[in-house]
Amino acid sequence: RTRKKRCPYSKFQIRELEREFFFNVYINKEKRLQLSRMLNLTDRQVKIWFQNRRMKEKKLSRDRLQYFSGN
Amino acid sequence: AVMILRSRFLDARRKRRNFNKQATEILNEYFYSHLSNPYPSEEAKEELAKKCGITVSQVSNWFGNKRIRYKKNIGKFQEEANIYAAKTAVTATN
DNA sequence: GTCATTTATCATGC
DNA sequence: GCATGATAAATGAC
Repeated sequence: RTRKKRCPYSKFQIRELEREFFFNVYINKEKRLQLSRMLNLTDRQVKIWFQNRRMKEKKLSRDRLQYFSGN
Repeated sequence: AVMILRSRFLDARRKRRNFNKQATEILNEYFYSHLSNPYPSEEAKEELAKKCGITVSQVSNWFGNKRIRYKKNIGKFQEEANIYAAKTAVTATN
């Protein structure tokens, strides 16, 4: 299969995704479908976004730890 | 207020600073001496990070960028590849 | 699900 | 003006 071209999400899409991420890091199926329709994204894209967002949060935690303690 | 500080912290990480010449030298040496499989293990990344004075994430970023940009335009890196190939050849004979 | 990647894009250095 | 490092979508291994 051909790889889908990466398309950056809009500010509005990011805001709504971040808002939901704040309430629950793991989104359930119902909210995912609802959110994907509202943002004009596929449910797969929303699922992937939450996965990447969790990885980002983990990396931020590592960076903060390193920043304040120094490895 | 907290969010503003948080966002500033996030943006600060994106402010780019070039690595020093010595670090780039070490990274390129490893890359061109493992050109058939330029994927350092986690242990190798930690060792490179320590030698270069950077984080393992930065090592991963460097190899990620290097692999794709080398693949996209091998010709542009040919001269650089020859330099490090000769360098590793010398160290191998010594 | 995590996580190391690929790839395009972003932001900066010079 | 591109080179370079970091981040954001997207894939695949496990």
